[in-house]
This record gives sequence, C-alpha cells and structure tokens, in this order.
Amino acid sequence: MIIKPEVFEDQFVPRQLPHRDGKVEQLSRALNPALRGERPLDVLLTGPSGVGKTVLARHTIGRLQEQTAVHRTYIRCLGLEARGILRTALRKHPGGPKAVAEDATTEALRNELRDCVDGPYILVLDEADGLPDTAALDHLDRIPEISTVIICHDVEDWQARLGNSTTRFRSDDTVRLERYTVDELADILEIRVREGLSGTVPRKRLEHISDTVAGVARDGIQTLKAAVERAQEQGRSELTDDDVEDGYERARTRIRTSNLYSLPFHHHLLYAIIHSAGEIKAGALHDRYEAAEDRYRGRDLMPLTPRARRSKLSKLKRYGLIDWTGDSRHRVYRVQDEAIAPQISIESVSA
DNA sequence: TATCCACCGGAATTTATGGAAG
DNA sequence: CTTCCATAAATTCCGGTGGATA
Repeated sequence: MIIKPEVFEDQFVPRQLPHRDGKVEQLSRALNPALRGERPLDVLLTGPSGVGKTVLARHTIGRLQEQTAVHRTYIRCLGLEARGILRTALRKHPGGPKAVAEDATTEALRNELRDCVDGPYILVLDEADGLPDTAALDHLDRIPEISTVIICHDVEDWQARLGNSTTRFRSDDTVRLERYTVDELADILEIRVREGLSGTVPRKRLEHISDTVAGVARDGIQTLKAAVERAQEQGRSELTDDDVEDGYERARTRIRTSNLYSLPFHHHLLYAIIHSAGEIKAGALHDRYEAAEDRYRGRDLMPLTPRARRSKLSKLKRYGLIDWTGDSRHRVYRVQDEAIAPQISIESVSA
C-alpha cells in the first residue's frame, strides 16, 4: 500500500544516498569554499540518465545550505537559450527583482544579474546537453561570484561543444556517476519501501526489479511503484514476479508516452499510420503519409519529403516507439508497444 | 545470375529563424 | 530599422542495398 506517493516522484530527494558517499564527498569538497564565503569550484556532473545526477546535486547542495547561507538555483536547460538561463538565474535570486521585463536584452539581464549577486551563487544547469550553444556560459562567465554545477550525459560531447569558447566553466572537477549494481539499487529501493509503503517487500523481489531495469534508479523506482499499484488493484498485499514484470512495462510505457507527446506533429502522424497498420512496408507507409497530407491544414508545418520522413522515423526508433526489420525497400515498420496510443486519429487513411 | 529499382541514409546545400551588431 | 551571423531543419543529390524479376 502506498502511503506516501511523493517518495516515488522524480523530484523526491532522500535524506540518504546509499552507495554515493564518495560522490557526495567529492561534490561537497568542490562546493565547500562557500562555507568561507568564497566562490565554489565549477563541477561537471555526468552519467547516463536515471542514475541520480540531479538528486546528487540537490542532496549535496541541500546539506551545504544547512551549514551556511548560500544561494543556488536549479535550471532545466532543455529548450532554453542564453536569455532564458539569465532570466531564470535573475528571477530566482533572492536579491533579484520581483518581475523581469519580457523584452529585456541578454546584456541587460546579465548586468542586472551582476548587480544583484552579492556572494557565492551556485547555478545548477541540468540537462545542459539541451543548450543550443555556449552563449549562456559566456555571459555567466562575466559574473565572478557565480559558479556552476553542470549536469550532462557525456563528458566528451560536452567538452567538444565548449570547443574554442573561452569560458572558465571548463570545470575544476568532474563527478562521474555509473549505473548501480543489482545490490546497490536494491538498497535504494528498500529505503523507498520503508518510507513510502505501509508493508514490506522481500529483498529478492527488489533485486528482481533492480535486475530488470539494469541499474537505472529512476526506472527501478517507477517500476516498484507501478508493481505495487498493480497488486493493490488486484486486492493483494504482496508483490509477485508478474507484478514486477507488468510494473516495468507500465513504467516504460509511461516514459515512452511522454517521449511521443514531446515530439512535433510529423512524428505523431507517422506513428499514427504505423500504429493503425500494425505492420507496414516502407512503400505503403510513404503512400499513406502522402494520402494524409491534408492533416497539415491549419498547422504552420508543411508535409515532409521522403528523406525527412526517414529522419523522423529514426527518431521514433531512438525513442523506443517504433521498430523495423529488413532494409532498403523491403523494410517493415511496426510500433514497439501497442499500448501507446497515437495522439491523433487517422481513420481517413487507414483504409 | 545478372539486372532492376524502390528505398535507405550520409553529405552537401538551401531555407527559416532569431539574436547581435551597426 | 537593416545587415550580418549562427543554428537547426528540411531538401537535394547520390551511392549503396538486397529481394524481385527475367
């Protein structure tokens, strides 16, 4: 029985981070100058998705704030450009203005930010892979009190991106997180069980979950939650292996559904055609797409030529939404998970 | 078994968009 | 305001692929 749903939410920051002691310590060391009122070091925090990069940053900075008054702001970079970063950094700073003008230029924002920071200010740039360029960093570079914790997936990609940019945010320190082992992740799940559920779950079952999700903590926690929900629906208090397998499917479906919904119309149309066909050969897919081009009426997008469609199909595959077998003109497309319903209906082209 | 050809995907090129500079 | 520049997305071009066809 779930008694504290928040324990299973992505934003939940646990009081303890098992098996991350060394990483917490490393990050703390970099940030500790703040205890003396000095500027913390810049840190690059990397690792695959779902292994606790954001949680590590929140947890460690949270502890720092218990010891000293230091300002910090979390910014999810996805979809933001330099202006958006500066605006958020300014708006969330305690000494910042109540409202920031909509049309303020990047320079104006930067100057205003520089004038209001009065001590160490830590910016956590989450999902920094999503930044279009280094412009944001180049601006922040000119405000001496600001330091950064940059969270991204791949160090090499990130450094290549910095390229010839002269920013000082080349990171004094890099904290790398890896996937958890089965045992480690089971420990983490045990804590969630203790804090969020009314009953207990046998260790073996938690290890089964950990193994199923291959050490990705976020998936493990979501799978645990979905498995418990399933058992609850069926009036059982104990988890079975089937609950775990089904919970994993549900968790994956949720993630993929949100993946699909985040994509533009092109992808939705292609996905809807494949979903309604079940299996569809390349030629037929392109024919139906062309037959459905009237769907673009009233949108500010234009139908794509075949080459661009292929790019969208590749993306759908990367997102775990479709799959295919065969090659060249004999390729057959299909959806990976029937349970993920398309957002648009394509009755008119399903014939 | 040689050729055909519809589709694939890398690479170069064009187009659209938005910010910065003058 | 215009011009310039950078970037991303889409198109154009084209060699590669492999089951179908004769």
